[in-house]
Amino acid sequence: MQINQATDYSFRVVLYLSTQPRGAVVDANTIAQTQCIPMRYLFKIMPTLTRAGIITSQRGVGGGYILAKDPAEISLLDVIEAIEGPIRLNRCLIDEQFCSKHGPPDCPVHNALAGIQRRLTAEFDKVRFSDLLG
Amino acid sequence: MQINQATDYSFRVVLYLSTQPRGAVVDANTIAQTQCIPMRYLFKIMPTLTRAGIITSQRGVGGGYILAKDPAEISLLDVIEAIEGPIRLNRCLIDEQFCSKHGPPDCPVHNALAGIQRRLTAEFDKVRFSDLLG
DNA sequence: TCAATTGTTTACCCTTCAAGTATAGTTTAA
DNA sequence: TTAAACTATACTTGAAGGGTAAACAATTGA
Repeated sequence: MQINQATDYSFRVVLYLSTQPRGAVVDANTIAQTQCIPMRYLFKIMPTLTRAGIITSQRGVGGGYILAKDPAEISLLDVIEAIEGPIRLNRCLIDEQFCSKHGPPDCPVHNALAGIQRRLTAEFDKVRFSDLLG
Repeated sequence: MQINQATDYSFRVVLYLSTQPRGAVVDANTIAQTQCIPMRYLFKIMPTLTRAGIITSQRGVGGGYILAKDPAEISLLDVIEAIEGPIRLNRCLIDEQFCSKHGPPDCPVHNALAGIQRRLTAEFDKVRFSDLLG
């Protein structure tokens, strides 16, 4: 019931890039230093954020990372799902074979959790990185 | 970001006991059989539910478990917290030493997560086992 | 073209924790 | 006292989280 460390680091990365001028290229070392993230660990999560379309990367001399969209178009949910995959409160909400009653409409717990999960997901999607600046 | 197996089992146990007449004593074997929970595993989680005041136990011949309160007074949150402890979306919400900005009011991510966590907790508390019957 | 810079990929290690199992012990009714 | 039934503690196994390492690919500029 907790977001993991990689996601937390990613929040910081995206928030930091959001404070930069639009289109600015920031190298990994600068990000790692300012956000207190282990350099090697950063290298593990950045490609994931890149594949998710949240940032773009540029290799070679003078390369680094660039925020791919406007901060108003990136939500906490985008980052969470990029790193951890879809939010699932219970494994019966991933695969109904895990549900003791084999899914709705028979399992009341399943139904209640599904509703809460829907609202939680919406909450995470409501928060945009532009909201977190200043 | 997921409730664990023990909590899921506990939901089933409490829901099952909620279907019984008030004050009924149900032995561990019956619970394990009907709810498809490994007997040994059940013995691990039941004392936790007992200590939390959700059920009471009776030892000896003819003993078993009894729901300690009315199903309308037991929420999903009660069970989650009994098994997993308080809901914390991020470890910076447990101990501020983990927060990159050393806690509110300076860390915007911290504040956003705290709000979402508050609402999530309220959602889990809103669902009572009496709502899940029928 | 070559070398330095910078991101990419893949693989590995270690610790922690979830999930389940095992065993011995305590209480209680009959 | 005996058998039923819960309790306490500890062990095992496998997966996942967190972090590290090294070889590789792309780009720039001298």
